[in-house]
Amino acid sequence: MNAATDLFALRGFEGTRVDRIAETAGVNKAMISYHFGGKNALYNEILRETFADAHRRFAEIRDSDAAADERLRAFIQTFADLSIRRPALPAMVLREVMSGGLHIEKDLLPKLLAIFGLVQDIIDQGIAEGTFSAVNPYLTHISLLGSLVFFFAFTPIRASLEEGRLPVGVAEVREYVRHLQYVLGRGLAPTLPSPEPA
Amino acid sequence: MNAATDLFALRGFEGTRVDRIAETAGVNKAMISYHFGGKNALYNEILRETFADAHRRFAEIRDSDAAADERLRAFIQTFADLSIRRPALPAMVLREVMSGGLHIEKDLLPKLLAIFGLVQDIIDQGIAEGTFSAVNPYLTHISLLGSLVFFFAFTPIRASLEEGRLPVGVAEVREYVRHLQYVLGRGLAPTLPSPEPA
DNA sequence: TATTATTAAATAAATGTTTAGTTAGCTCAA
DNA sequence: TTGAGCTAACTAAACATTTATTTAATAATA
Repeated sequence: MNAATDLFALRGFEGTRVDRIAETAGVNKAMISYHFGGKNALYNEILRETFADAHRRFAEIRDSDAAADERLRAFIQTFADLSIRRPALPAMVLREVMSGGLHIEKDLLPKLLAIFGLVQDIIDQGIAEGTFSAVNPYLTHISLLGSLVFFFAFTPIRASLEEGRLPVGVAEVREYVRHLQYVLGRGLAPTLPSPEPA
Repeated sequence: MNAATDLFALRGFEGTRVDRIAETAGVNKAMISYHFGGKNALYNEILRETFADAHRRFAEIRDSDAAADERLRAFIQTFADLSIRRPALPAMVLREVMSGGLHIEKDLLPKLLAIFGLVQDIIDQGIAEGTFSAVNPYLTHISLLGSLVFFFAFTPIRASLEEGRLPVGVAEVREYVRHLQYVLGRGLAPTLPSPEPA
């Protein structure tokens, strides 16, 4: 599963050959059909395991009673934590989103969308509380997710292009989390005169 | 080329069958080898044409002598304009970036990176001018590009999942451009006390 | 007529899965 | 303790598809 995750993230579902997964993992390729039930089942098994982990962590944020800005900061931090633990995840999710959930089994799609909906809920809450200016929740959510996903999908590539592959670079992630929290915190802060130009 | 662009964007290079491209375009599949020289050549021909267009538009921003915040706004607007003209482009570029330029011909990669470097240059300029607070240029560039690319890669999918596929929705793009310019403009604005928490 | 465009069929290479056979480890009766 | 019987894990080869490209023949065009 580790080998497959890296390859799926880097080259996509169709771009990843079962032979290569087996070779990378150091097993016979028939074992993939034997143990998982095939390439597709392996792919979904990876997503399933990952989503379960993510769902648990994000549920804590959803259920907390913190203020919106605090929850937004927690969301960014949690997303980063999850991505450090599974560096290939953002790329896999991103590819899946881009293809409209082409390879994903039906029961997994709602879980993905639930995670995606969390940001919008937080923004809604923030606007209601007066913590955030009256930005568009959907657009804000797209911006933040895009930034996060792109960072984690791109950084491993950059690292591998430059030198020996270090996973993601914990220090760099920490800096990025702080950066996002900083820029977004200021960008969303409410203003007295007029929220967002009509 | 139009048919191929849409399919490549949605399903990736390996996930797109030549038969399907031909079928979508309403031509015999042998024509793709005959006219372009094969699937790979077609893929790169699309990128080449697109990059030429993008390169021209971004060069104008690079060569202008406007202030950094104005150039940043222009970058966002130009990226959006290009994406409206070729809605499938962001997804294609994103996939290419994620795979580390797997299918892209060598001479095209520098052009892509040049476009990507523009944002960093603008941030550098803004910090030097005092227009922006002392954020990390690379991280800012990743954030902005991620937001933009994700929006344009995701919105067509969302539209097609919801109802009859409208290309991207010009009004929604306009709103998103304004949103990004607003949030980023405030997020990057300089502060007197301390720029970014050390 | 000569060049270009198009097509259907053929081709060769690849790819995911299945199959038949082997190995290793375990259980339990003798 | 031993060894036959059983099961799960594993392997190499075979298999049936799929896929991009080429070919040979035909049509269109200039």
